[in-house]
Amino acid sequence: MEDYNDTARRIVECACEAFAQKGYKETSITDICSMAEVNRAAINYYFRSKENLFEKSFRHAVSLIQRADALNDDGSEKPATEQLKNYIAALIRSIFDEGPSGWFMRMVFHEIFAPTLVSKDFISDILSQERSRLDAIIVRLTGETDIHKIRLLNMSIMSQCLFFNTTRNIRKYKISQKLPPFDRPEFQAENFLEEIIDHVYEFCINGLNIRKTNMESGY
Amino acid sequence: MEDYNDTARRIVECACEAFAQKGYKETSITDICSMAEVNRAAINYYFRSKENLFEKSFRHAVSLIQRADALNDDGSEKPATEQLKNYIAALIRSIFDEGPSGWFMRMVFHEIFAPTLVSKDFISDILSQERSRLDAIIVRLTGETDIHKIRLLNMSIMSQCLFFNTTRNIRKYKISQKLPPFDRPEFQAENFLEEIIDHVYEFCINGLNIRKTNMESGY
DNA sequence: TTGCATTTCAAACAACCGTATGATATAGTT
DNA sequence: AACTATATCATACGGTTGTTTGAAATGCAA
Repeated sequence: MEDYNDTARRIVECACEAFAQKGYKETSITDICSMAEVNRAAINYYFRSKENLFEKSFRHAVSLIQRADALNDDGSEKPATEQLKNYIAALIRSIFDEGPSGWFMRMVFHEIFAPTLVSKDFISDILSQERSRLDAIIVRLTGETDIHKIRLLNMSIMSQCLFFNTTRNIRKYKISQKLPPFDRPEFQAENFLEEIIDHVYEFCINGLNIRKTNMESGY
Repeated sequence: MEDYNDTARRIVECACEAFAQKGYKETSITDICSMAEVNRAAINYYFRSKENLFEKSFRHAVSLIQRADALNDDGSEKPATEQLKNYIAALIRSIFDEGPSGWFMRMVFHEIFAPTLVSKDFISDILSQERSRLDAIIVRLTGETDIHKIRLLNMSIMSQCLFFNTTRNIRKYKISQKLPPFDRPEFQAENFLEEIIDHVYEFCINGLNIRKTNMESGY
């Protein structure tokens, strides 16, 4: 990104915004160029093709992720419960992040739901790395050894966080005023993210704990 | 559907399959027609437009849902725990249903993720009705009265079920061999659906129960 | 200023989209 | 057999897609 000139940089940033919002196929060169206020041919000049621009945008989006800090172990081993809370908080916040640092997350979901298979390996690595991080926390919390069960627990936690991505358009386009949980004034409040995070955390702790009890009692 | 001739019926069925798989925009008239082995003009002859065909297909998909039986109260008030188990089981099974009775579920998700806004009210009604059903079970289970909390709990349960739709393409295109929970032989087994259902049910019961305890202790 | 490399731009390309047309084939009735 | 309504078909339309081209504009060094 550093070796791009102003035009190329503007293209990549507009492309990120568009790809994050609409995905690869639904985003047209014309869209991006009118956003960036450049000629359509500029994309072929600076990037060879739309596909290549997509890959470059993807990599740019990765470089903007700010969650790494919150998720990385900082050496000091915090309690596992705190680690889980931090993990959930960071993941949910990144999903609600509509700015540049949220581009990557949204692009990944488009790739998962309508794969271009352009960055298959790329995404695969990121996701499995993400999963391992949560796996480690689960193991610390439950002492579970069966990798099969660990992954089921992982899925239960992850799914609750990622759900807010699935329902983004329901909020955005107001598809239904009746759907949970964004049709009440409480969720317009400033601390609605904290409320959500607290709830998911509690629900997961409970879900994990009794499993642990079951395990101890020979389940 | 009954008043359609063979050609029109074939078109609708192929359209359902395609729309369920790729969504509205990504599905082309040409795709559908080559599938149904009819001329492209046939769609304009039997249905006025692609949009109209989409709506007709949507309604056809609704008529094929088989989950209604499993989800509907059959008069006899079963234990709330059993109701929850049945609800989770029916929802997850319908998501894994790749046949005609799963068309609707998959079309709905495409609409949610990339709304055409064609059937906005239609979907809205279906979804909110679906939510109410789970809400009722939650209330029976927890005695919770705060509708705000009920919807958070609803979300935690629903998200775990719907997650399997989000990850469909990861399984399908094998985007990652490393992602949970389908990279191990256990999940290729015949009873893997039962395993998943049992797990989600247990996780949810635990998540709900302790909330209940908290409430009783004045939380 | 002259000369050259870089950057921008309008215009056009072939391929695809959803749609429309009018001729042809088919089926059923008189 | 002749007529008519229905159904199917190849073909073409206007619009949009990603991409390409070649000329115009710009920046910069000599």
